Amino acid sequence: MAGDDGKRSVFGDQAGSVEVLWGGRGRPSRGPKPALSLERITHTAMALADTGGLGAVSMQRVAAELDFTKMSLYRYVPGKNELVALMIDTALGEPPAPEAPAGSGRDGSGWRAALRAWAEALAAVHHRHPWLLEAAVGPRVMGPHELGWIDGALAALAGTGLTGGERLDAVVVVTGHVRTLARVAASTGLGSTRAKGPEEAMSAALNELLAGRADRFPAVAAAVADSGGASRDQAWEFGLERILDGLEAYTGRARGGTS
Amino acid sequence: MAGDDGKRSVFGDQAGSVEVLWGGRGRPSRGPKPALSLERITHTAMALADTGGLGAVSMQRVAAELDFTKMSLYRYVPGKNELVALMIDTALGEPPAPEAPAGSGRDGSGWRAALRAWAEALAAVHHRHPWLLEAAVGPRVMGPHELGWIDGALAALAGTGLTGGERLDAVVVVTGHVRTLARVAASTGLGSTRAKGPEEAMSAALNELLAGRADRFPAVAAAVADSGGASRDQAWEFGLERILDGLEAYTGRARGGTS
DNA sequence: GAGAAACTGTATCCGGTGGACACGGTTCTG
DNA sequence: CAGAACCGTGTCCACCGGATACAGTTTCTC
Repeated sequence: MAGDDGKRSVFGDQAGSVEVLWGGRGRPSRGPKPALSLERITHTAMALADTGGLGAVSMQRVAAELDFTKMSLYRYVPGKNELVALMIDTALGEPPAPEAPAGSGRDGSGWRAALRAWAEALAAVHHRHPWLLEAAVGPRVMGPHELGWIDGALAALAGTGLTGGERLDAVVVVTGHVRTLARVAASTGLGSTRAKGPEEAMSAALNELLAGRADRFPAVAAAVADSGGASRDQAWEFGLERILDGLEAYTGRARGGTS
Repeated sequence: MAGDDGKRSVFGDQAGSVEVLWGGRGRPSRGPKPALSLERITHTAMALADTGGLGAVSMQRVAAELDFTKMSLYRYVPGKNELVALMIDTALGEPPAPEAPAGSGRDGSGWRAALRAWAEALAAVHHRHPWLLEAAVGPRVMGPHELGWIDGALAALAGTGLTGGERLDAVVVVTGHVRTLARVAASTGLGSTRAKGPEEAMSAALNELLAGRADRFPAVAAAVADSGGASRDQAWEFGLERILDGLEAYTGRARGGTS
């Protein structure tokens, strides 16, 4: 079914995305065989985005890369939004298999390692496809792969005593941290500092901004001075550890404080 | 070359943004008086973005709103990137005054309330200007107001035993959470569910996606079922509390473990 | 088999975007 | 008063996403 025939869906404008992401696309058997495929188009677009950012992805360029006309793509994809949605879900790929919880008996102590591994895998995906950040702004629908990732994170939290809503909220926080650090890493692509590490470049930018203005931003100046110059790539670890600490404290509190 | 005369800066392409954000714009005294101003242009663009999103901001529309030609704007702003940078910094506005730390003696227990108030103020700004999310993707430079906000958050953390780098990292985490929740709130603008609360709409979308597919995503299905339907607007509070808990645990650990 | 129906890829056209450039009018400085 | 500096504008361009109409190909039905 084409989706919105009669049954009004929650997804108003995004019906095309739902169709293309979740719909089983059965090829009709009347006309000539299609010379392209959703997969080819999506992968070509992803390759363009990987090298030149999401701005390098236009219907014209994707079509040119495939030696086709721009309009021919619209036989496969309803519009650019839908193509981007496909790119996102394809880039995410299959979620990592939940690691065998070695020491996760009944106490559920394995969730922390599992969630950390999950977050690192997601961060790796974002590192491989930096355009995921720009692509995933604004209203959009989740694809099967994305929902699979969410499922993986929630499964890791199954052993904890958290309620369903709390598990969802926890996943939101961790996902947010992954995206935040991806954003920090992407924000350091400034001019000449392109090749350095993310946090080093950021501190360089801060230093240049603070030059002669340290009195206006004393706390920033103090923090930068105290950080000893290059604070390596610590933000990812620090933030993730703090979040996991907070979750662990909460689970322990909920478990032990029920009396 | 305009701008980088000799002294190469860390900000390669973004020299125009640095100039327009930080440069004291002294008006030359040779030609006729300018009929427009940076402020007028920026505020007009912000009004457009507030009502129609960042996509509604184009040079033509801004100029039309001011009854001017598109190209006249380029006398004030080097390009659209710079205009957006101005919009961001103007939208942020003056950072909130650090609240008087009532009970913050030497132990530095007031930082938690201060940081929480700071985060809520930042979230309020994002709520007022949802386009801040889309606007702040990709490489960009911080404006004075933005740096002021960072300074405020770092000042709140001054009492803790955290090192400078750790303070910076903590601010990154909290800022990321603010942005994450703003993103969740913005992602719920889907079709017919526009008027409902953010988390409610998201669970509606999840339910529609899970229809008949609960076996493929068991953990998601379980969490949604357990969340009792409408889990209100809990993600913000839950995540923020977990992050603050994690920070508090860390400071306590660092303070108590120094002996 | 013949024709109709469905499908594919393409050519053309449109409104909109950010921006380069040259130009005439205005204003201040020497 | 002359020239330089500056302002606003008109014109032009490449590119963007997308609608529409059309010719060629395949397959189903009579």
